[in-house]
This record gives sequence, structure tokens and C-alpha cells, in this order.
Amino acid sequence: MKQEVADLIGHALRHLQTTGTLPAEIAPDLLNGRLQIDHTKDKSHGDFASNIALALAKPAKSSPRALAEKIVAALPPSQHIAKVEIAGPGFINFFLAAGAQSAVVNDILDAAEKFGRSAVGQNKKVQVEFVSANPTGPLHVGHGRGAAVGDCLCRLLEATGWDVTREFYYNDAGNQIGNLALSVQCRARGLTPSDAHWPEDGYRGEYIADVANAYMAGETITADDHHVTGAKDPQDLEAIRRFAVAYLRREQDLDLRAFGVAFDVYYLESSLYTEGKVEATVAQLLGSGHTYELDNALWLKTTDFGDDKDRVMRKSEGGFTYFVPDVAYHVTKWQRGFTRVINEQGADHHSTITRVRAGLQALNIGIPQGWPEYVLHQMVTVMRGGEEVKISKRAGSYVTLRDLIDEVGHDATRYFLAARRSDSQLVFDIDLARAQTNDNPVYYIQYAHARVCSVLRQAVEKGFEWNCTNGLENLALLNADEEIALLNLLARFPETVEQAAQLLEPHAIANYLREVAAALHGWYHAHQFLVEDAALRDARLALAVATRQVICNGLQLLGVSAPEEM
RNA sequence: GCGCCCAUAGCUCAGUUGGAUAGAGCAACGGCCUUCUAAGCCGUGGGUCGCAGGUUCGAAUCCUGCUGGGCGCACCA
Repeated sequence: MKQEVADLIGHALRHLQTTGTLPAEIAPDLLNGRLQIDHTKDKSHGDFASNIALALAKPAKSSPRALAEKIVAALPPSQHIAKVEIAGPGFINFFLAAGAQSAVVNDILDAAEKFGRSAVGQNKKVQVEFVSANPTGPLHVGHGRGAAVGDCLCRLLEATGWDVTREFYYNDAGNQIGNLALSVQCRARGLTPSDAHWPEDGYRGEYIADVANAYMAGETITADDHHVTGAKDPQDLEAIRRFAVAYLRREQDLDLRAFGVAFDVYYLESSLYTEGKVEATVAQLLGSGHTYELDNALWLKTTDFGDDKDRVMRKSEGGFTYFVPDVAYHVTKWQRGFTRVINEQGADHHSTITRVRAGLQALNIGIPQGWPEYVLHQMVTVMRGGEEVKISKRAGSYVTLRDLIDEVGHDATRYFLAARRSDSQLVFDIDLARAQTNDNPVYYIQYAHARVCSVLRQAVEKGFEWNCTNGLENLALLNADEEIALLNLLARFPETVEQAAQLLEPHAIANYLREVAAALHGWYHAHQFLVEDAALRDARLALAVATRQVICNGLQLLGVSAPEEM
């Protein structure tokens, strides 16, 4: 319906151009999306409003209202538009004809689980890299936020027609891993973090002891088609390293699986070395003319590309800094044909953005400046009983994702971690997330879904014969305020999805679903569904089923289940 | 000191990419249970959109400068 209004205005504008009322040169502007149609907040302003006359007044050398009148006069007739008004400084308000809103029920029932999907992505490849936690410990809440946001982004991109690859990058080759191995070795030798000989920056969580015990017991870890068995030898640091990495990777995989997140590609940092990709990148950078030697170290002039200081590539004592394999890694993404790449990561790693992009620009291999895109999420604070929760037994210094899933469940965890704009800090209220009341938005939304299911069960019990298409010819009977409000809301689902995908903002879906749930509950309480009048009953059930479908599709995008009973 | 992010009702947050009188949920107050789920619904009160300038028909939204909070500023990752 919104598109139809846009088309009508577009038609009118072209007409005004051919008659010379509007200068021809403003046409490209319009086609580039300056033609904006808004849903009105206020019913007295109609159903849709356009600011086109205000935007074009200046180039058309006309007053906004005079231009608005010309545009309205040039609008082609439409059976769906009952009335067009000019209001305020020059807004053009469109009033839909009675019954025009209810057509969306038909659309929803036709499209079913496809309602809200689109093809704007044109099946183009996009890679989303997210979580990418070092295999040095259990995933924490921050990783959980990354997992929730990243996976929802993927679902949004898939829903809008992109060919999505989910990728996880394991930093399994750096100092942190050496640290991990040392920590496990200490535990295997019977030391504890309270010991005087415990390494300064060793890992202190209980899980290190678990890894050490499993290693000493000769456990076998199976991951990624290969097996690693504990060598039981506390002297063999290399064996400990391999075992610990495999052990913790398995842990993370189990957590992610419990969270409903699955990756297509797990990329190992170590493979960049074994396959010579780091060396190749270094060689290319050397040839680029953007490097220099200073104090025995090799530097990249990242300041040539907007960084605030140059970065070391090869340390004076040998060995590359982390950012060299990072650049090499991104080169592989480019070479694998991902012209679009989105990296979802914690804001604390923000500084890598300029560095990685600078390295890629220095290579001068045709990578565009803004590639890759980044979505950063801010810190998460976990609250319980009005107090901040900071530690978990297993990890020691932080709350793990597993803790949250165990305590509040998979659905609430996913919802709450994705329901806020990712660039503002998030307070995760455990008490709220656990609540089986309407204060809890997850509960409220799932309950709306279950409620429709319940009504349909009642309909069967009462012997009302009904199927989805019964109500369609009676849709015009849906004219109560609550029904119109719900219809308008449902009609907005496709554009909500499209915009959330375009802006990479999954939280918009969460907010939208809360609105739909509220509209459904409000409607339910104002009207009986299972009335004697068969035509009205069928119409209402059709709308209820359509609403359930939209809620179901929306929850699917968030990775939250849609229960039939609660 | 430098860079990035944030600041909207008592609390948690939206705000359609510059639009009309800034919204929702909690909390507070007042109503509603012979009912397909009261696990709910309706109503009322509550705001200098952190502060000060600027841009224009029009600013919570864009620009500049402050204030306050978070994060980052390694030859760690």
C-alpha cells in the first residue's frame, strides 16, 4: 500500500515534469529515494503522509503548499485511496479507502513463512564474521551479545535475499594460547592460582583445572573431524597446547549450539601461517612502499591511511604482531569472493578497524576503502536482585554465556541480548528475563503467539468449522479500532525487516514484535473472537492467524521459539 | 592528552535515516475478574530530548564547542 502511494506520487511528478511545471533535472533525485512516504502518527493526518512538496519547493521555485496542490491535482485515481489532503506547511496526507488495510491479511496468509522476505540482496554473497572468541576460556556475556546480534544480522540478511556465510575466526596462534598452555601445565603440576609460582598473567578460572584433569586423564576430544588425546605428560607443553585448544573449542561449540548459533566456516589463525598466507601478505606489503624499518622492527605506515600512528608488523625480536595475520585473514575473505563482509565484534576491539582497513588499502589490490563493514556492540552488565553480577564459578572473573542460558533460558537470553541498539551499553536484568509475567517482553510476545493457538483450539472444541481462507471474503468486517491498528502494524512488517537489514539493526525486530503483541492482546480483550456470527468469526480468526504468522516470522528472525502453549 | 560510542519520563528503552502536539513498557495513582488464558485490559499524572551555539520552512535527529559516563590508545590479541 505504501509502495502504491509512492508510485502515485512518482506518476504525478513525472506528469508535472512533462508539462513543464517541475524542472526535469530533479528527477534523478527523486528516483534516488528522496521520495519519502511516512506512516502517520496521528490518525487525523490520514494513513500515509509525504513531505515531497516541502522537499521540492526550493528546486521547483514554488511555495510548498502551491506545489502540493499541483501534485495532488496530477495524482492518478486509485481505488485504494479514499481522500487526499494538504495539511500544515505542505504535507500531502493520504487516507486509505475502507477495507484497503485488510488486504494485508490475504498477503500474509498467501506468503505464510515467506511474508516479510524480499529479494533486495539479489542473492549476492555476504560474509558475517562474529563471536571469534579466542579458545582460551568459556564464552562470556559479551560473546553472547555478539552471537545474538551477529546471528540475527545473518537471519535478516537471509530474509532480504542475501547469500550469507557465517564465519568464526579462531585466534589459535598467539601469545594468549601460549599463556593458556602454561596455565594448564601449572594446574597439571598441581599448582593453583593462589600459589606464589603461578604465572603473572596466567588464566585463573576453575575451567583451567578441568582442562588439566582431562589432559592428565588421557581424555579424547573430538572436534572438526579430528581427535586430540591428552598425553598425560605435564612436561609436554606442545601437547598441552593442542589439547587445551581442542578442549576449549569444543566447550565453545557446545555453548553456541545451545544458543542456536551455527557457523558455516571456522577459520583458524594458525592456518594462515601453515599455508604461507602471512608471509605472502608481508611480501606484498613490503612491495607496496608503505613499510619501513626502525629500531630493528618492521613498520607499516598506517598513517598513510588515516591511522593516528604507524604500526609494527614484525617485532624487533622477530615474530609478527597480531595485526599482520589479521590483514592476511581479510585478504582471504576478499579472495574468497566476499565483496561484502560484515564484522560483528565488541567495541573494545574498535581500534583494529582503522588498522585492518589501512593494511588492506596499503596492499592496493582493489579493495574499497570502507571494506569490511563493522558492527560493534558495547559492554553488557548483568544484574540480579538489583546488584551487578560479575563472576561465575567456572570462569572466575566474568559471567559466562552458559550461566545465562542455564538461568534464564535460550529464548530470553537471545531476545535480551539482541533487543537493544548494539552501540549502547546493555543492562541484562536476570530477574526480568526470568519473569513469567507481561513485564517480560519475550514472555509477552510468546504468549501472544500461544494465545492465538489457544483460540484456534477453542474454535475446534466449540465445533466451529474453519480454515484459513474462510475469513478472507469477510475481511471488510474488520473495522474496529483495534483491528485497524493491528492491520496497519502487520502491513509494516516487510518494511521493518528490510530496514532492519539495511541498517544492520536487529533490535528493530524485537521492538516491532512487542508492538504487535500489545496490539493483539489489546484486540483480544476488546472483542470476542468466537462469536456466533460466522462471517465475523471467520474474519477475526483470519486476522488472528495472520498476526500469529507475523509474530512467528519475527521470532524466527531473532532465533526465538514460538510456542503453541504456555 | 588523543580516538570511538553513549546521554530522551522516577527506571529500562523506542523514536521510520530532518517532519506535524517527542512515544512504549515498568513503577505511581484510579478503574475493570459469572468471560475464548486477569499470565490480562482501560484511564490519569509524569519531559528544558545533558548544556550552549549554529545550519533552515522545520532539529531529539545534522555541524561546532562544552559537561558527564563507557571503551580503547603495546614491538598483547
